[in-house]
Amino acid sequence: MTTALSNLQILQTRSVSDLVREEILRLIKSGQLAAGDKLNEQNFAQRFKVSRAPIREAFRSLEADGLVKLEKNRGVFVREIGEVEARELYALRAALDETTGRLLAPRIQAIQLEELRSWLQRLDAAAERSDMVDYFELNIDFHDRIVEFAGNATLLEFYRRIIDRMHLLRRRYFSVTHESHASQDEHRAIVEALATGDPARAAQAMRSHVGQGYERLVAVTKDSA
Amino acid sequence: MTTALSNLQILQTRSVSDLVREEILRLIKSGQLAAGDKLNEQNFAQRFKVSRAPIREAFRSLEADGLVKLEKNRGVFVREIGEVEARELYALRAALDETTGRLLAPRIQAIQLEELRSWLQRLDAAAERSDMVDYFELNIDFHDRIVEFAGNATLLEFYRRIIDRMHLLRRRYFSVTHESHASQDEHRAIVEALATGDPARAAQAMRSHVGQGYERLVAVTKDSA
DNA sequence: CCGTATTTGTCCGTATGTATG
DNA sequence: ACATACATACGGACAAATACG
Repeated sequence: MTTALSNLQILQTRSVSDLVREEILRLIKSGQLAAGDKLNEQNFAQRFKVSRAPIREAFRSLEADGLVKLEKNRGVFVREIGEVEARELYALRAALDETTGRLLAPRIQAIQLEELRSWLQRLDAAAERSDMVDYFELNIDFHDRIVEFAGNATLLEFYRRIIDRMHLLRRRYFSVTHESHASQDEHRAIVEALATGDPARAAQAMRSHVGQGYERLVAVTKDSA
Repeated sequence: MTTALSNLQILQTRSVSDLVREEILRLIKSGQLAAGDKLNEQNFAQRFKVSRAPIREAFRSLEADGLVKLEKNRGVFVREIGEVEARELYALRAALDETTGRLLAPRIQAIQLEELRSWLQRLDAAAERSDMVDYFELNIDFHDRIVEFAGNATLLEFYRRIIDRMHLLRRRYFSVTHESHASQDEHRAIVEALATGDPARAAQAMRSHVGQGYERLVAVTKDSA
């Protein structure tokens, strides 16, 4: 009953285009659609049992998000991110994370600090059992929550755009087990810095973590190249 | 001949949806479409002599850009930006401009500094003849060029998104003549800071200018309220 | 290089939901 | 509150461009 009603509500507020858009986004985030893949209109239309119009509208939306590329009369492709753009994305995320730290440190609530510490524990647990897929997702949620706490909805929106785009960088999870230790040290440093309430220190901890993350990325991609 | 060819090229690479999207974007930037205005599908279809499908696709693209809002079964409206979001946008732009200054200062070329100084002169000229519309446009170009010089295409893309959205804040130009002097002082400080090559100083000059701009905005909106 | 098959781009019609008298 | 008018959401068809044999 509640489910039926909430579904109805969803159907009332979310158009088919929106649902298609969200589903494709999910496919990209989960890696089922990888960079370079072609997205066939008829394919998706049949798959979702809808006409091509909403599919095309979803494509346009995803194009504006920078997740797919529309080539006129050729088709839609999941965007490929090269080394240059990867570096650019990290620089951008560093800027936003730095700002997040500066905004959040002076206003973070005790209950929010508690929650972040609980995320740290969950991340530790995932790292301990070497569940890198889980660690990956928890890591994203941890950072997303921090940006949420900063209390700037527009900042959060742009931050998420960047993260979404970074999914196209999908690095392989294997052989990064030991990295989670370094990553977790940085995570703890972030939470501690936030706890002090010092904007500069929190900003620095946030920026530094992004920088280290980039170093880890290039290390891995060099390995695989 | 060259024109005809390049037009043909444009028609080959740009779809009708793209052209519609760009035209609506222009209307928003020029203020002919203001925050809250409704965008009627048939209206635009007849106006551009096309069917409604490309119009709808353009709407979806603009929605992802955060310039219009789609309300299911109700229509498309130019987004309205309240005080809260205005503050958020400025905070975000400050973060990006700060990063721009930091990136650009160590790598700016002599010829680029020359160009920026020529922009300063043009801005002075517009201010002198109290042509605030011109000053407004030149100001946007000046800043856009700086971000371009920073050499991070993704940063530029996101910066432009923010600027586009800020057009919805369209403040009135009158009674801001005296402000252009303060604004120009800050512009000169930015160029000088960039010329020193000191990242921290350039970052500070850029951030400060955005902050001052925000102060000027709230001063005006308070006046008109 | 050409013809065919597939895919995209656009247009139009219809059903559904919304606003208004 | 009801009925009418209108706008939107979606489906389906046709034309044009591209890809492939």
